[in-house]
Amino acid sequence: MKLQQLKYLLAIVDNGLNITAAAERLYTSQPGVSKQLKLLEEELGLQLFTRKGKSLDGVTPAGEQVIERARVVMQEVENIRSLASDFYHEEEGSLSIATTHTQARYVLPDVIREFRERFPNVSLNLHQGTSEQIADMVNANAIDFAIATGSRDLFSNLLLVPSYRWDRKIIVPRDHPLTRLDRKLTLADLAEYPLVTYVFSFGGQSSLKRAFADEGLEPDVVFTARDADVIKTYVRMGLGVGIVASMAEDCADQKDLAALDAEGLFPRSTTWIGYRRDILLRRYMLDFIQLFAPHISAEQLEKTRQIRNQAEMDKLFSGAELPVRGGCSDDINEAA
Amino acid sequence: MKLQQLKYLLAIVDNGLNITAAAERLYTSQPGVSKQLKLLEEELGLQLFTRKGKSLDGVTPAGEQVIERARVVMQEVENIRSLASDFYHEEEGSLSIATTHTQARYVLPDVIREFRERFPNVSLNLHQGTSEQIADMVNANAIDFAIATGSRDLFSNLLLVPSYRWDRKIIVPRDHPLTRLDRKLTLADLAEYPLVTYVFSFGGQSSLKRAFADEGLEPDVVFTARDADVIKTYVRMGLGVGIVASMAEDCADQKDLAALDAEGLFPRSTTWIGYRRDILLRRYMLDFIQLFAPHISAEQLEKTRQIRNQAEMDKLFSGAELPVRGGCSDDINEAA
DNA sequence: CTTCGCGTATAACCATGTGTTATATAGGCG
DNA sequence: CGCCTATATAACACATGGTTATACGCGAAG
Repeated sequence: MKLQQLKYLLAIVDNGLNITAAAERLYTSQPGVSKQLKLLEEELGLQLFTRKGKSLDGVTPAGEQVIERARVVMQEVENIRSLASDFYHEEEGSLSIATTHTQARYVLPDVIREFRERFPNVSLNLHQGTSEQIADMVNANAIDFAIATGSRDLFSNLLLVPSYRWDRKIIVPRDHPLTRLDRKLTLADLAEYPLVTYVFSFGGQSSLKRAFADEGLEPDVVFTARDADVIKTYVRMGLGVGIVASMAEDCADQKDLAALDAEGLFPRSTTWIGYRRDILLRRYMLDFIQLFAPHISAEQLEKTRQIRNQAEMDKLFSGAELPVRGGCSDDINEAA
Repeated sequence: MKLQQLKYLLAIVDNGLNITAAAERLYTSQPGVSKQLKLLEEELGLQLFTRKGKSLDGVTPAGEQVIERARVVMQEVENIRSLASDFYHEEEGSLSIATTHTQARYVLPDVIREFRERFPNVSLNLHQGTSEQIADMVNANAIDFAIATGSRDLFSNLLLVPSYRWDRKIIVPRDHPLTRLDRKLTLADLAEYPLVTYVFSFGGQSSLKRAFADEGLEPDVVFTARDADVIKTYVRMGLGVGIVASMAEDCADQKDLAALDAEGLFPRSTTWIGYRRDILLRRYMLDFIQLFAPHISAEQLEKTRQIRNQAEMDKLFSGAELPVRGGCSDDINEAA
């Protein structure tokens, strides 16, 4: 058995059981791949694939098992290479991150600016997508880090590091009646106006809708968008009252919009950063995590490296109170 | 990177950093091993070992990490081979078991007889030793199954399948005064006589001594042995009253010895069968477990295969009441 | 049924790599 | 300083993996 053979095997599987396609992807010839697959099957003494004529048609039960373990092998080999680079070229490598709009637009810019300063030779890849798309990228092992909010079950195969918590903010035009309210805002107040908010996707189905329902209110959601920028645009147009993540409050908005505190009206959300449990965290990856979640102590960070399941992770951070991230006024930059 | 190189690396480590010895163990030449190690170090771009002149002197921190992961790789490769055999030669292979005297002498014979009948082509290796020796063999990856009682902490890196529970039996000469007792035996009764029992090793320090102490009694232990046969010998000689595991009661003993029930006098012990969490359980291994612990259902057995940590294991068997194994009268064979 | 196209297996050949033997070399030790 | 042990180096033999060219099997289309 050779690592090459396992690599070829996985390439075949990942290319729809098409040996020719796998060979192309591997920058080698089709007969070479065919030959190695044959040798592997001969050595193991079993068929890994079912055939239809000469073409591969499916994976045998035995094949499933072998493939599963071959992935572990290749991952560990990758980890060996990775840690070797980490010892020799501590500041070089690549980091792929998949995240949602809110993170990419409002939270990550500062983190990434600092990260790039500290690690100019780490090539960064940032992918924006929905929770589902992020989950897909994770499962395809195409990214190193996923950053998202809620929906833990969608990412059950990741180790999640809780990073910060946040509330909602209510965005209205500066002259809106709600800005003249002389008491704390209530859900009932909001229910009086047409609302503009996120597509109900993350955090289970609409924790927002649930919050209204719990008080016997029926919100009038006139528009839903994927991101806060779109929401603000429609709020500016007077279409309704915007409900966005507190991080999305931008100081530059203050000239025509007002952001009202909605703390307590809706359940607090937790944003986490996650990674596959079988990858090796390189030095700069740990540093990225700490930049993203600065409340994590050096010891916690070091321990994180050894953790292999979510229960341990939760235990590690169970004591710590997560920071609550706001928007413009209590911006993390100003606090620092 | 080649599997061969990782194999050589581990062989070097496992042969005290002696390349020549590693080469001999691998049935190959010393220059070949040297060369591959060099190639591996060059590819990874780091020193895996510290050198004193030309000889290897120690492992670098980077080396430690690489070695650790190389072991995972080789184990998974072994598992692939193993499952391939399992599909093709379901009834062939080898099974190494390490266990204590009591198991080897009184419990395993029946199990092994049946196992050999069912799998005549599986070569069996049985090693007897103390808990510590068994733990060593486990850690050296020299055995497949460990069977022992208590001392879970000594085997924390194994997955333990609880198998059965047992009480103690009191062994006395047939004409001993205790045989004429017309009530249930008490610890106070035992404390009246000199005692012969096991070396206090397993199950924490002397659950036996503790049981007496809890009732304010001081037992007079005149002799301790490693196994029940020795104990019986001294009981026959009239040296004292024997306390042994209930499994050690042998019907053949009845002509000159009497076995008195000690249920309730001492805490019940649990015997388990354990294996490293990273090995692949072959079909015949599962069957062995079931022969040893027949109360395990087929579904439980199948689930066992997927389990990777002790918490899951304990959960799987939390509902089931373990059988209590006796000696001669309620022998498992007669019950069956 | 025939033909075409796609994909895989086989064959012959070549380049690279791995292991072998022989030998040089470095350190430890008395 | 010389012997012993262990590793590195060199030169060579041969096994292995990859390449190109080509044959073959199946399904789709006519």
